[in-house]
Amino acid sequence: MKLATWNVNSLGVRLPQVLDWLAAHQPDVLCLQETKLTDDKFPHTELSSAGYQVQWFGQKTYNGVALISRSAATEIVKNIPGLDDPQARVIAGTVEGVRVIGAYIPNGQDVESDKFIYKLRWLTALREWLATELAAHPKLVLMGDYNIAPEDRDVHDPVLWAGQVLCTPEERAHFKALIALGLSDAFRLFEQPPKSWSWWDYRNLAFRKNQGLRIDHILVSDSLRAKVTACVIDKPTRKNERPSDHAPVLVDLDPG
DNA sequence: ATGTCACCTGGTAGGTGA
Repeated sequence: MKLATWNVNSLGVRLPQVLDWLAAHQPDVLCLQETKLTDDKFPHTELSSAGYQVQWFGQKTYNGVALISRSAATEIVKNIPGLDDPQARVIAGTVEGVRVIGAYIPNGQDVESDKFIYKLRWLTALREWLATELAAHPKLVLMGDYNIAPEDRDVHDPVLWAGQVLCTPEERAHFKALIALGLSDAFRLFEQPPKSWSWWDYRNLAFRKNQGLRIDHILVSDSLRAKVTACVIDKPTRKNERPSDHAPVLVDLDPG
C-alpha cells in the first residue's frame, strides 16, 4: 500500500500536475493540503475520472484539504472534533483498514504573532484527538504539512533558523509529543541522503541552492511501523514547470 | 537578506499569507 502527502499550494493551479502525478506513481492514498478551493469548486469529476475516490474539505482562499484514495474512505471526519476552528485543515478517513489523517498544521507566521498561539493550541487539540483515534484505530497514519522541522538536520541552515517559526523548541516539543503517542517518523526509519528537504521557499532561488526544510511528514503508528518498507521525498516533482513550493512525500506499507 | 507565488479586492496596484 502506497500513501503520499503533498501540499499543492492551490489545487486550482496544480490539478494537471496532480493528475499526472497520480498516473505516474499510482498511490493508494494521496492527501492534499492547501487546495484553496471552496467545496463547490473542488474538481472531483477530474479525479474520479482518473480512477480515484475523493473526499474534500475546503474554504475560500486559504487552507483546504483532500483525501484521494483508490478504494472508498469511510468514517470521514473533517477538522478536529471539539475544536472550534474556522479553518479547513484536517480530513480523515479509513482506507483498507488503515486510519488515514491528512493535516495542514498552521504555519504560525512568526513567534510574535497571534497565529503562533493558534498553532500551539491547534497542536494540543490535535494531540488530544489523536490519542482517542489511536485507541480506536491502532493502524493509523498521520501525514501532511506539519510546518515543523523536527530537528536541526531537517534545516538547511540551523543557525539562521534557530528560534524562528517552524524551528522553535515549542513546535519541536509538540512534534515529539505526537511521536510519544506511539508514532514514528517514517522518513527516519531509513537511511536518507543528507540535506533532504520537503519545502523550498519560492524566494531567493532557494530550490536551486537547495535551501529548504523538511516540514512535510508521514507518521505511522506502532502497529504499522514494522510494515513500512520505504519512505521518500519526491524531489523531482519540485522541478516541475510552475511547481508547488512543496515536494510530495511517500511511504510504502507491506500489505497484510 | 529577501532574486516568489497565489489569492483577494477592486484594479489598471496593493495587501495578505506562506
